[in-house]
Amino acid sequence: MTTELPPKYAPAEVEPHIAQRWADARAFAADPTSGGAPYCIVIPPPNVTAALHLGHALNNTLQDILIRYHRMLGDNTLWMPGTDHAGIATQTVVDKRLQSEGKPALKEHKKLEDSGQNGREKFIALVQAWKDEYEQRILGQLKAMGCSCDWQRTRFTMDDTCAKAVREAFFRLFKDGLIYRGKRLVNWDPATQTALADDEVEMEEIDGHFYYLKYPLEDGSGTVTVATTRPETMLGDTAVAMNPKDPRAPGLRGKKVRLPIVNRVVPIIEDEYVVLPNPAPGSGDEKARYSSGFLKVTPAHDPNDYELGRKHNLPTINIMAPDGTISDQHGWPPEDFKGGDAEFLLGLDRFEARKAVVEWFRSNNLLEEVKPYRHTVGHSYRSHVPVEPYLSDQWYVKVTDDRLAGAALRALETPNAHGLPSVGTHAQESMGVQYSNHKAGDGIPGPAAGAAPWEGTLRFTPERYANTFRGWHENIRDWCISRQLWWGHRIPVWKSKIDLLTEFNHVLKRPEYTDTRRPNPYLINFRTRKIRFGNPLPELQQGEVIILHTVRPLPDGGIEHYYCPQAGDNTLEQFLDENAVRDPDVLDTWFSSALWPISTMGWPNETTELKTWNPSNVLCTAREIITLWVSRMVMFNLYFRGCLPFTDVFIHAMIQDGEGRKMSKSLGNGVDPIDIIHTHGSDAMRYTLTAMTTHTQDVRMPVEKDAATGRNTSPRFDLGRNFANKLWNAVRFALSHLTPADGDDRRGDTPALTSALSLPDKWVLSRLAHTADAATMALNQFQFSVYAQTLYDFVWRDFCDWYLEAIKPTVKQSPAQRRVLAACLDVILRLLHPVMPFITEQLWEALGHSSADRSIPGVAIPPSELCIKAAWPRVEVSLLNEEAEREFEMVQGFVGAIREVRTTYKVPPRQKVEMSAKAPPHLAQRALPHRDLVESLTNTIGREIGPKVEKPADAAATLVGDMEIYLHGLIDADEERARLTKRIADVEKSIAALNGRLSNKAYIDKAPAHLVQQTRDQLVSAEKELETLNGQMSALK
RNA sequence: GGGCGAUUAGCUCAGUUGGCCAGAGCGCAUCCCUUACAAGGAUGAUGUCACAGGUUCGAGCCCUGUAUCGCCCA
Repeated sequence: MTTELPPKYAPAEVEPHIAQRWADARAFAADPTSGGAPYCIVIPPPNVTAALHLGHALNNTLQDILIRYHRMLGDNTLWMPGTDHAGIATQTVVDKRLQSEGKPALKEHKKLEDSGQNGREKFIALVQAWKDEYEQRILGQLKAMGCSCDWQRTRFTMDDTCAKAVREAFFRLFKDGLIYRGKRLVNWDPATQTALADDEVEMEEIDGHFYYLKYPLEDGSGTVTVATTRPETMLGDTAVAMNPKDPRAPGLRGKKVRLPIVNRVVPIIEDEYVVLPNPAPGSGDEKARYSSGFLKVTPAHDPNDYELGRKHNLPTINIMAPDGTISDQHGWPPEDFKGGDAEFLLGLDRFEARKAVVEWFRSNNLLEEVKPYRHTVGHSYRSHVPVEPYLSDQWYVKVTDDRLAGAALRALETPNAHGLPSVGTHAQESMGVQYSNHKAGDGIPGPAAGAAPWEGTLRFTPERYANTFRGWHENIRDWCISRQLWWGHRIPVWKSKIDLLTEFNHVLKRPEYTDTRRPNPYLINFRTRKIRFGNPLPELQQGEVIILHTVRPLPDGGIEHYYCPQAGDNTLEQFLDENAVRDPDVLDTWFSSALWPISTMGWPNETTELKTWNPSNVLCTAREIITLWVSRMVMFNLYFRGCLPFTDVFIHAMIQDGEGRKMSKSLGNGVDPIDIIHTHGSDAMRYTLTAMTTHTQDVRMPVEKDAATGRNTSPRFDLGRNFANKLWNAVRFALSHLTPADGDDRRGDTPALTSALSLPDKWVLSRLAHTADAATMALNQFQFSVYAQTLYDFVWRDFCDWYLEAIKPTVKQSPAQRRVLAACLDVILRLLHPVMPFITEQLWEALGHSSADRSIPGVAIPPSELCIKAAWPRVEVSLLNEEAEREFEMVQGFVGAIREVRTTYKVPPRQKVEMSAKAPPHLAQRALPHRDLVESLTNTIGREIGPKVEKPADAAATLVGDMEIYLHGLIDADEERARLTKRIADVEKSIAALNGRLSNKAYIDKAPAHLVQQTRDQLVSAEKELETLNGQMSALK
């Protein structure tokens, strides 16, 4: 049968066909009840904010490699897909889009909402539409990449299943006293008008100023000068602080200052916190250099001042509106600045107000100085405007509790507990035959006695990222989880100024709540529980539903009641909606992300999926996500299910452009994986990304515009494309030779190994055994580039360059060789499948037509209809053949030397050259059997070989070990002399170096004996070579 | 300020407990459209392993310091 493969691999034609085959075979579907060791990866759900870029391509390629590998190992494998709603990011993007299109945006919808016209619902619908569009696009990208997720299970962090988990998690944390409401200074984003978590704030250096403002003492006895970078906040000052050790302190003790502009009289307080001034330029402490010794204290607008304020019982005066403008409507009563002239500042943006305040001080001669000052300021990671410390009521998760952060720390393996590499360390285990022992996850030591089983079992690769994780939890602060957004999970708490508790049962019995279309379980079993944080609840009875109730005293002396119902009956929520006010805020996106490994599998129901795949095996992500996500998944999974979400975390590199910059839209240097798939093919992209994945932290990807399409691409992907094409052609060639010669029945080919096999066969099988083992080990240790490189070297260098070339003259006549060839191809396709799924599947199909069962002794490769379902190959240790490798390397040495001479003498490739060789008898005897091989690989005709062969006068000579090879009819004395001179210089240099080493007594005494011996051997052979070369040289004269 | 990483060929990067006269791919040079592959083959050139000290018989690798770049955390 003739091959139908075209001479160039055309991914665009192959990929859709293969994708369809996989879909038809339901090859990605996971069934928790099927056998095998569970293996699971949950996808880091991409944000629906935007399409995927190369970073995602890398992230998902690595996951797919692991998943496909484990599927081939026979594990019960699930890759759980889905997307993330990305609250603030998506809301912001949609808002901006609407604004740029001139359509009613967030602001307009807020007005609608305020006027009772469902602005919130309408806006959410617009975001939903965006989500639907991008979700499709993202899933399409993943599918084009060949990601073998179980698509039927695709989840979204805001779908019903995930929402149920969020409600239950919130309820339980609330019940257990791990969620509380607090008035705190939060990181406020005035642009998006929401609170941000600590790790959503990015520190950026900016050029600012230190302003020195003079505050008059109330008694008229002078002024004190405060230094500040944010003068506009002085409107909210409630004290001036100085260090008690300051020499000026005694004279000022007990005095007050009259605050300019607002005319407020505030005390001078003393606190060690205030930095004493030290204006010396050499002063190491930058703060001391800029300090005036007096600190304005603004508790409502600075975290440190807030703490000072609490300590000294100072009032807190908020002078800003949520949009960052100066306002008297948010806790700054107008009567406070009666008598001053602060009105002109009202409504000004904080930066306008800054200028205005400074100008006011200047014109009133109260501005002492302005110094330029470069400092870091927190910026919103979404809107990129400076974050404002802002006093507001927020919900917090008490992650500082030992049950959360403490547990996360205990989950981390301690490096001292076991310093051993995790897998495959034993030499005797390291050959492929024991491949199934090499799974990632093995080798994790058990917990210490008395500890929970998960303690010390969380592992990071590369290990250094465990420090990031540890450091984060050691310094963690409570997690602000409320966001003043619309797009997200609405916080399931209703509040009321009056106590509804006694009314619940009564009210619920009213007909409008009982007369529903279905029986209302609450009528019978409804109960409310007034809880105190942290008090355990009694066991629930069947059908019983609980509303948690907690109270909080208000500043005005009243009490606020909070009700948190267990999810989620409409009747109950309807009741609350009508009798209380639901918190308008939504939860931080990461709250739902934190539940992802369990919410996607149906938690809080104890599903078969959860029992099978939680904990999952590997989380694959980038380092910036460790605090935002990894930490929270670990805490929540431990808290809610008493086990880890995953046992391994693999942190891969970030992809930068050629200049080391992050890929971003604003720089226009981003690359869409789909563009790469168009220009190079999916497998080429995957292969290249994999080959780049070492344990380093960044990789650079020079970006170029594709001339034809104008899209961004990168020449780096040529690597993968070329490799795919090479593989394609290797199989194409092999297929044409696997067809038996006339009358040769392939079915009878059952080679008795070793005896029937030629040297190239034994050699290639030995190399194959090495390769299968090395590739397997690499995958087990997340050494992705090693995996890619190992296969590249074997396929291209060993298999194509040498084996295929070597067997060309013989394969048609040798059934045994054809079996070896077919087995090699089979194993290669299996080994490459995880990284290059499309092309291997296509070639698998082609190969399947010409030879079905390709097993040979030592190579266990049971037939499979599809490559994706084929078993991971087992190549036995017994195929390792050191002798064959030695012999073949000798042949390679001969071939290389002969080719070099041919090139040097510019012999046309097609010209056959006669050759003879002088060699000691044992070597001649060793070389003789491989004569045909050398001839065919060098286009030569061998004549005599033996100890007494003389160099013909017209022959060029070359030396390989103890063999002198003569290529007849090439002589050119000048060329030869030049060549010999150069070679002699090289050898003399190396003799000098070796002699130097050996004449060093310390080396002889201290270096390992075998190395010393090796050096001696090298010296002997170098000297022998020099002798020969000199002989050749003098023969020329 | 604290922590982590990087610095090796023109470019992008390997180099796993020190044994290396330092490797790969791309690029470069010469030759070859030889019936698998020109997205290919053969051959070749190319490095003060950032810098300065130190440990060692031996350092790209270990130690100390310096410089530059990047990231994370304050």
